[in-house]
Amino acid sequence: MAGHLIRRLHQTSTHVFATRTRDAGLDVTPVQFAAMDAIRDNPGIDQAGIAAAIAYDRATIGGVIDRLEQKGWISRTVSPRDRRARVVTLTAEGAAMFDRIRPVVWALQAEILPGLSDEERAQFLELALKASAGAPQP
Amino acid sequence: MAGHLIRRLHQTSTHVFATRTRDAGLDVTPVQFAAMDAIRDNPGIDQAGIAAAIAYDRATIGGVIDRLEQKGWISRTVSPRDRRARVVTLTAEGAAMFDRIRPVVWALQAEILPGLSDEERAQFLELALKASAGAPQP
DNA sequence: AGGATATAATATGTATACATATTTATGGAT
DNA sequence: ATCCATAAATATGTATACATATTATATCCT
Repeated sequence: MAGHLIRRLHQTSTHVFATRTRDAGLDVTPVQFAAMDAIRDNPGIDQAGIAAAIAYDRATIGGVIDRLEQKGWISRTVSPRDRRARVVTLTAEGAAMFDRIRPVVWALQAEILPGLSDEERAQFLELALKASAGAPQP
Repeated sequence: MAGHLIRRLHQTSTHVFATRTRDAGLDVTPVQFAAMDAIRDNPGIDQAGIAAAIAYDRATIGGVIDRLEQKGWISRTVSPRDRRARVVTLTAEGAAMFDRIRPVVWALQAEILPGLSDEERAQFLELALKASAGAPQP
């Protein structure tokens, strides 16, 4: 069953992420990392932009940004272009934290697909990319 | 990034499941379906057994079983072998509902991996199975 | 200008998902 | 027989995840 297998992979993925980041003394979740990555790569991005960039709904991103703000890693300001929107930027502390987190996340990638050879992993990722590219936006 | 791709696939998977089951007039989640499947296939199973069968932690399964019980699809009885354990069985209504849900879930499998040919999908599932087989239990 | 429409956040409610602690009960060791 | 480590549920708290509704603002149309 495709759905069940994918859920298992997702479970392994989040578990590896949680374990490795915790072991490194970091307190961050996969979504928080993805959001910080999007914020870093897109100066002036707002919450809706982050949601679109990492394929989340805005309601969930609101909570994620709340928690990142509580940790002091990002700051929110009203957009000068659109007073409805909140421009999100990494604080200095957030940027430094991201630089600490990134290599850890990079290193754990191979562990996410255990039991696959390098070649199989590359093949899997290619197929996964193709499949997710064909997916409709929720 | 493997984790991100897998999350996207999982997102598509749950979205397709939710859409197709709702369109069929059914009110069930992927986990609820997986739990019912495990209950049906394993007479006398308890909550811990269900959790092990579908790779969930017991705390989450407790909530899932609560909701299935509220819908009248399963019933819980204290195990005669072990008074700590709750034996879970499908009610007649639950069994009938499972028979309604199963073909819908079966039919949506192909939609979970859009953009892949039949051959690619088979290849993907083979790699996913191999990867999840090598995964540690959380 | 004023109204209809659309959009960004936020609020609310439901359902996972899991770590940790607690309660109750089991089974082995003394 | 009693102590003890273990195990099954349950309780609690945090963090997604998303549908739907609400509020504030923007934009389009006339």
